[in-house]
Amino acid sequence: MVKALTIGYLARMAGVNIETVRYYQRTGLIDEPPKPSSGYRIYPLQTVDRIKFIKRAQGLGFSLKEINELLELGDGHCADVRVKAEEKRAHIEQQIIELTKLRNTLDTLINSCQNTDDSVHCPIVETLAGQGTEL
Amino acid sequence: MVKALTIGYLARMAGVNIETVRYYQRTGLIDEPPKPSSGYRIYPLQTVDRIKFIKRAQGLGFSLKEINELLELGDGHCADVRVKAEEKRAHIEQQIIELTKLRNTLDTLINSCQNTDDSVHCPIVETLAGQGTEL
DNA sequence: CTTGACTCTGTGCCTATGTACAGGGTTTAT
DNA sequence: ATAAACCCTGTACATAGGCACAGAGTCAAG
Repeated sequence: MVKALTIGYLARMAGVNIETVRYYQRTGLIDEPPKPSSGYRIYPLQTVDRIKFIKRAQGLGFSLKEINELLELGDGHCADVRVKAEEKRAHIEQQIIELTKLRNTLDTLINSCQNTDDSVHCPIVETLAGQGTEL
Repeated sequence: MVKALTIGYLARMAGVNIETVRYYQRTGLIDEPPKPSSGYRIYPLQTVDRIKFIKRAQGLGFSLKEINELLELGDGHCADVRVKAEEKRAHIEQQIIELTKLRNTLDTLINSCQNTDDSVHCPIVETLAGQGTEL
């Protein structure tokens, strides 16, 4: 007999904790199948993919709220979907720009730290501690 | 008469909420001066700089926990501080790489969406809903 | 000396992301 | 048929990083 996809199998297939599945249900990220009058809930196989998608997007730095928006893109017409995707793209672009700035600042600090013999006065600490607004 | 640096002035000078100062005290990020038998606590001027340091480091993506470590290292060796900064840099670099991948994926989706007449079968929706691991 | 602004301690609340039970009911393997 | 393994609902706790507020004490300007 083929195993029914109960919450435990679902969680294992998706690589998450059961409680995570329940949490996603509570927050509306995934649907909770109706409960049979007696017995356990059975999940459609797509739910596995949906959870995997959520996890991948999370790994990319999206919050669950943002992921919910991404998932809701599926409800509208193609043009609307595209607009949302473009908004998301602009947001990501901005994140990249800010992180790049941050990385460059850190590079400067790290370099100044490497170019000193003085182990007592660390340039990183002094830059951060200083009055300047340069960061 | 010179104003004594009470918590309110401290907070204003450092540009943070009073409750933030109290929180930093609770978590040990800054020292809480002894309370006079009667009256208000008076803070040393250095505390202003310490809070500003914390805020700048936070802006660089350090957590308060990491900042605490940085502050404890501040008296120690430059090399240790540099290691922390390099770790943070590597992490940010990784984030940039992943976001860039995501941006490129979104670009592909947006393009495929523009090149279709079919408003019912949106390529973005189908990719997001799909079984693939390509995202 | 009164009044308003400030501080003190303590506690509760908030968002985001979950994890961890407790005390039941159900299913399945032996 | 019984025990292990699993599911159900509901609630509580955890972390980070604070904000809000109550009720009481204190300081300082007019």
